Amino acid sequence: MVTLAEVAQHAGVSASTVSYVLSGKRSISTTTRQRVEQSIRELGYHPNAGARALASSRSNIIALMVPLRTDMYVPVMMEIAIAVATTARTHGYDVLLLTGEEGPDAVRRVTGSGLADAMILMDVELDDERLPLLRGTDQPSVLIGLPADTSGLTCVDLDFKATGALCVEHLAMLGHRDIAVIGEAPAVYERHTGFAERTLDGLRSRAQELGVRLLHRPCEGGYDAMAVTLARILDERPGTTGFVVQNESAVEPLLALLRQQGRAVPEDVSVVAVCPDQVAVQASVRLTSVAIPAQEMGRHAVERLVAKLDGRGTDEVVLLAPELTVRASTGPAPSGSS
Amino acid sequence: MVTLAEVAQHAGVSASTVSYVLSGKRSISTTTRQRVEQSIRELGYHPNAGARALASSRSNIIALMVPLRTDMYVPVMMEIAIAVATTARTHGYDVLLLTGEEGPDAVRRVTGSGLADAMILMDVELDDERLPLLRGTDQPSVLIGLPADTSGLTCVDLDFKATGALCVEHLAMLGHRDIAVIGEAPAVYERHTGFAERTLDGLRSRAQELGVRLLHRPCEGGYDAMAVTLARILDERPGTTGFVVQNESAVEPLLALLRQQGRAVPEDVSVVAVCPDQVAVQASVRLTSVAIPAQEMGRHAVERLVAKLDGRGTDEVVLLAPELTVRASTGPAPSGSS
DNA sequence: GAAAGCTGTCGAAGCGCTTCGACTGCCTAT
DNA sequence: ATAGGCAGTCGAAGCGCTTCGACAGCTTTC
Repeated sequence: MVTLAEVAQHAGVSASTVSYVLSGKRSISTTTRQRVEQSIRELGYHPNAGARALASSRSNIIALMVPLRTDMYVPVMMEIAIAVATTARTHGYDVLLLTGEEGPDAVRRVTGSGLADAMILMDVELDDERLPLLRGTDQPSVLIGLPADTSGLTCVDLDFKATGALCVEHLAMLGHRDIAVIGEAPAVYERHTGFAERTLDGLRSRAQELGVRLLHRPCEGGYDAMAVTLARILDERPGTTGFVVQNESAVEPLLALLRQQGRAVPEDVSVVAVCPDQVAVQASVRLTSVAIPAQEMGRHAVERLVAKLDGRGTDEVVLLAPELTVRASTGPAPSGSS
Repeated sequence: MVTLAEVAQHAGVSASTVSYVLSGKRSISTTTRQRVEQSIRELGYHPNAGARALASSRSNIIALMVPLRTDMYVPVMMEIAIAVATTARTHGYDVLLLTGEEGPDAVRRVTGSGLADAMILMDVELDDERLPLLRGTDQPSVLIGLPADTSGLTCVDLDFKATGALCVEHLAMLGHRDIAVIGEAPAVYERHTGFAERTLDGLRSRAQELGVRLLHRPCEGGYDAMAVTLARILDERPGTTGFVVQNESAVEPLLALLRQQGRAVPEDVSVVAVCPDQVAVQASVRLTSVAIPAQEMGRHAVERLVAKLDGRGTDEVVLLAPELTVRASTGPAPSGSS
């Protein structure tokens, strides 16, 4: 393994000079720089990460804590993770992948050992037990998600409340007066991850403002659960003509069931989904949807984090504005309904 | 930040003693050990990762290279990644997440800098450009996937050839004589990732042995592509009663289309899928399937890697035996067919 | 023409840990 | 009784890098 000292010797300069060439923290004459760079290339030198971390107390690593559960919104997670890794690289950072399994201990371990310079936490619960630790350390962090108390924290998330409002607005504008919301699985609400509640909040308050009736039903994914839920909804509110679906794995079942019952989309019934664009496009009916901007969230999180690491940047909450894309699953409410 | 020296002082022993308590590489009296452990706890000591890496030339980090593309078999990737991270932790390793973006350079960077002790590569192509680098270094690595030349490499993968054979066997046993294979998107075959070809190989040779007719058509995911592909298949082979689907995102469209055409599953047509169990269970018809054992692959890869790092373990190819689970999508071929 | 300020380079002191050799007692074998 | 062995501990030498202060040789300034 080639060391700094070897490069220095090869280039006929001192070790510190090579170091300064690498870091650019002091000015180096062009000729010296070129000679050093030449030697680095010839010898195939790569600075030793451990030594660097020890000497500079910077590991150039960002820790990313992803939820352990692989049962939900997996593509979103994956996309965020990839976006984080890619963006981090452009800023000279690598990404350490942590699972939620260790819980708060992972935070302690990583901050304590200097393994990473900063952390990104996904799947943050409203009252997450990792938050006190984050507040108690000077290590920068960014949350993807929104806890109940955001003081002293930096958060990036989709504005789910606005998302809910947007869905209702769209349907209301088309004349729908009875809207059903297919929510996430009950477990999601119980975990208090927040985003589901916030969506609901947005849906409800906008519905009230617009004088639209709203029925909310949580729903596990899959056909059987969706069949039960749909039956219940249509039983309680036979005049329902608009659906908002938050649970990705309920989208396709819903469409299939509506088809089976002879309800045409969008002629008889309109469906708005909250899901990644890819899902919306690949569905059996191209779905009008509010996209979950996974990539953007990942990118944003890293950029905020890097800003903090560079001493710029402050604590703040960034809520990305939702965008609704009209596709083929929504249309005017059938006349005579409601 | 608490250091080893501070712990040593607090416990009234030398730094090396604390180190030996931590590593267990020399015997320590019970009383001393307990005193040291007590101090560690009281001070909340965490060994500095950089210093450790520098002194021991071991980072206790495993690099995981995942494909950049987020368009395909994402849940499988994610599950593997999580399994890798979880298993690695049980062996005292952390996981560094690399995207394929940097390509071979990432391998150079990581091995050169001592950032990681070992690597796991996913999405390996038949003639992957990273392979020469891996062969040329003494850093252990494991591939998830199977390149053309496996000499000097350790690989873990599902036995896709046997998977193909298994699918055909199952359908043939039920009396199906005309089988169509819905393959992966053409791009997958062009990238030569191997698994698609191997499946096809298994399908074809077993079909020939069993005297079954096979029609293979690649297919992009989604409804439109699937509709075109299905129409073509039924045009060319109207007597087709068995389907093998390799492309996850074609599964649901296929089922929907069959339903639309009044072909009942499994009475008129049988469908076998190659996909994670979760997908098979959540589909509109519970699918007979060969599972892609993502977790097991991730776990296996880490365990092989750790064995290598410990000096045990050798290069070898581990092909996991496929398992077919019969669910509700396959049944006897309709009499009078073919 | 001396003081002051640059620019470019070097030497040396760590960063916090692991690990090797050495040492001290104490136990066992002869 | 004495040599040898072993368990338990310590001191010191690095691991490869960053960074601080120093300094030599310039140029600029009044």
